[in-house]
Amino acid sequence: MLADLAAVVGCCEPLAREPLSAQQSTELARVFKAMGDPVRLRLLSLIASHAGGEACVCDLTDVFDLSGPTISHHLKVLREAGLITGERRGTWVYYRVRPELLDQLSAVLVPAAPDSPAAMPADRDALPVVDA
Amino acid sequence: MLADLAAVVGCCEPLAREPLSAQQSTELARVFKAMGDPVRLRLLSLIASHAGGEACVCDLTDVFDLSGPTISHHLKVLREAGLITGERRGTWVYYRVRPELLDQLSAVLVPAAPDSPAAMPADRDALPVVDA
DNA sequence: CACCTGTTTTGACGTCGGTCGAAGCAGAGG
DNA sequence: CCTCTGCTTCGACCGACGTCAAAACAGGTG
Repeated sequence: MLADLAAVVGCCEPLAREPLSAQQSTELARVFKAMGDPVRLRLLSLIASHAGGEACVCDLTDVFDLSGPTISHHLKVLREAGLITGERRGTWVYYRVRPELLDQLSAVLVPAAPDSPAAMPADRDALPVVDA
Repeated sequence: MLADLAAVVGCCEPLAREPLSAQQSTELARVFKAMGDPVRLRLLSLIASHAGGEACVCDLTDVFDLSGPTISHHLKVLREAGLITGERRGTWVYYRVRPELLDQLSAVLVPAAPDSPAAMPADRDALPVVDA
């Protein structure tokens, strides 16, 4: 699931460029929620920064004071969010990040482009704009 | 709280560059968790992309089929995560994003730098590296 | 096959979090 | 001062989530 974030989010339209649709925000929030846990975020960075671009579960478990099943659970959440992929080779399972997804997320978060509405000077003297 | 993410995270060290410390991941996860909800993510983009760079709560409430208190709650979460700031002017409260924070988050997510450990070619023939 | 290690799944438990209605607070305007 | 509107806080409800122990599964090795 969430194999291609770009297909849903429309690839790389910055948050500050135009409002996200309900569906876009739902898909994006799923990914951010996966990163919204200290353990998972650290797992992600451990995997991403590990030599060779991949890390064995056995390497990851020792870093935390958590049970094996708990680590496995967090890895599953990251996997289902599309942030990492796991591959079994013999006895061990190796995880690696999906750089495209990180790249897309990074692009979405980039602040207002020069010609975005938010970059226009606010008309402080005018009454607040209300659509109704 | 979380007035300056850079002070805690060390500013802009990409996730894939080196592993996050427990404290860094805790602080970062707090921000990502705030973005890990569809409503909040949409609120954030509504505010960020709104003309003048700010939006009144009254503008935001109408977009969702949610009660006022619920919207207010989500805005509070975003505010306490340091993602937005609120200012009362007369009857209305205006929110605007903190672009620095978005910028820092975007920088943290940028994938592996060319000379990061993860970018080194994996030695597929070698036995898995285990610290112990 | 039996057994051992590494990893995932299952089931349960306690806490956290999104939601609402009701009540409270802040300004504007009679 | 009273009241009306915009927004926030409070209290409660219920589903979602992080955690663990136990059990199941996968591969290697005798």
